Amino acid sequence: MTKHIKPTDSELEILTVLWEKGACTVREVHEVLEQTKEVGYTTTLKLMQIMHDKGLLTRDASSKTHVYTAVVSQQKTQEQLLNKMIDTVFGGSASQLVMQALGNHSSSKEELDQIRNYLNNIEQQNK
Amino acid sequence: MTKHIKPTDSELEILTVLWEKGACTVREVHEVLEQTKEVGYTTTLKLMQIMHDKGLLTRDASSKTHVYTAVVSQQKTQEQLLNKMIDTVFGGSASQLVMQALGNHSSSKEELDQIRNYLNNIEQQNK
DNA sequence: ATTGTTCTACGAATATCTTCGTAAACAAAT
DNA sequence: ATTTGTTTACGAAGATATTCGTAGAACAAT
Repeated sequence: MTKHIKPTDSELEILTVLWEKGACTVREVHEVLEQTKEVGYTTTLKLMQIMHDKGLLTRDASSKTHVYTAVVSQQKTQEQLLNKMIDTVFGGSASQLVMQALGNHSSSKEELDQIRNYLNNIEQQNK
Repeated sequence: MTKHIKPTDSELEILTVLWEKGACTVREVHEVLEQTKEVGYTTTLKLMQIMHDKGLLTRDASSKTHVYTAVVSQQKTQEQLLNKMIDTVFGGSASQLVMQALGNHSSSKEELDQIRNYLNNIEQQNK
């Protein structure tokens, strides 16, 4: 049984900041969020406290101003959410999702080459 | 401004049935859902009524037993949800998502070939 | 010491999602 | 006509998510 990560949209925004910047105070996270949307400081605080209760974040409370860190890695979270989307939205077909992603998001030649290399590697390993 | 589709998990289950089977009664949808999870009939009914209110479904109410149809296409919904995930979870990088998807979901050789062809097509067009 | 600032904790209001019980409408069977 | 079964409509309860006000603790500056 794999651990079941299911951050909400708001939680994901906070996690993204923490993945990007590493350990942060509520204030630091809040200032990043403020750039995107209008939100009160205590709202951010409350969310991060809840995420701490849920086990999504740890915190260092040794000083008055607590410092929060993401428990779940970006990698792991991407994996979870992606697999879930493949199952629920793309009927279990990863390639369907891949082609949809490539089709919409007109990627650069570099990106396409990168993916091709990746494909080759996978097929090498499968032999 | 693009239309903002955001079905919940339960709604997505229902949409999936309707995409698969086409127009359905509540009973028909419910019987499919029952195979997967335990849920009361009126729950499915209520959900589909709400989806109708939201504009996710249309219904033919000419006979007593209403017949529901998905308004949003599977294609469009996949596109929306995927783009959102690319933005929020993968920092806007589609190729990042693609490689993650290929890495986890160990795909068959056929799938990989299919993707490679798709890559080639895209690059042809870009020339 | 007093004042002002920053932080946490707490609680509560609001919104949304999910679930289902109950009642009424309708139809089919007896 | 009465019963039985299916369907819709309505409402309400419970769960979760989101928002923020207020109070008190901690700290810094005066």
